[in-house]
Amino acid sequence: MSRPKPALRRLSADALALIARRFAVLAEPMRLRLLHALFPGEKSVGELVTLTGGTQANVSRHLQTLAQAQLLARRKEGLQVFYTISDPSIFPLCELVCGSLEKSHARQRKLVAAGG
Amino acid sequence: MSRPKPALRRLSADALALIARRFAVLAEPMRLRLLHALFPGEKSVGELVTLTGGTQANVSRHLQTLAQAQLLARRKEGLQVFYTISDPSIFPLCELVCGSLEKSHARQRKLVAAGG
DNA sequence: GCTTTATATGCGTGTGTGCGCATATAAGGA
DNA sequence: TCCTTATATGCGCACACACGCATATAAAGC
Repeated sequence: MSRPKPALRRLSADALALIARRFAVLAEPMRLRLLHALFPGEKSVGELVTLTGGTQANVSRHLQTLAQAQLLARRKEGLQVFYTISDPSIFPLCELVCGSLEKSHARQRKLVAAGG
Repeated sequence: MSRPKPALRRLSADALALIARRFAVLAEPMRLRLLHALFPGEKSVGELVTLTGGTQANVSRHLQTLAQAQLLARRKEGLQVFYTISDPSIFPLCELVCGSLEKSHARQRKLVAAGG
């Protein structure tokens, strides 16, 4: 039996500001590309530079931002640093947003197809 | 190359940019306050101004941003405009982020308590 | 028509932040 | 020690955007 009311949290303005900051971390395309590249598993900075096509400096900075937000974990091994997704909530989060966007886009395509 | 985890989406850079934009919409404290105020149900702009304590102009602008992102629906009735959450994925999205943040903060509190 | 009420928008400013460039730090090899 | 490789960081610029203020639009009442 599913819940009749999905237990709405009461959130303070401060809590909402924290949530906003978390969303802001996810609001950059390059950071999402890095997270997406890390979906299959741990990668070094160099690998991520190759996979995303970004500059080394930029990739490094974004990785730091993601790690600071507790989304990534850092592991040093010799000359290389390996990053891995440390917050599994990223996966369902992406699923939710993707599903929602697919619906929105289906609506938009309908309007466009209708000549609106 | 077998894929043991077929649940992961393969996303283009364009798709990731769209997802980033969606997160950016959610990355503003005032917009989250508006969404939170709308959790119980439909409200007019004036009510939202009172509830959030923002200026009328600012609230109106943010509501427009949220509506443009397909997160809110608009209904006009006489002099008033009523907004309501039109994308139910907001609720589990908030749950995920809140849960994740609670874990992060528990970790941080631990470190602080340990004198780190 | 004019006035009042509810909502939306144009403009200017300040701030945050992403990016490129160059350079710094760290680790390993000769 | 010096050099190479892998990663991180300081600096400067440019762009996006949130906010406040004033004003514009829209609807209802007189």
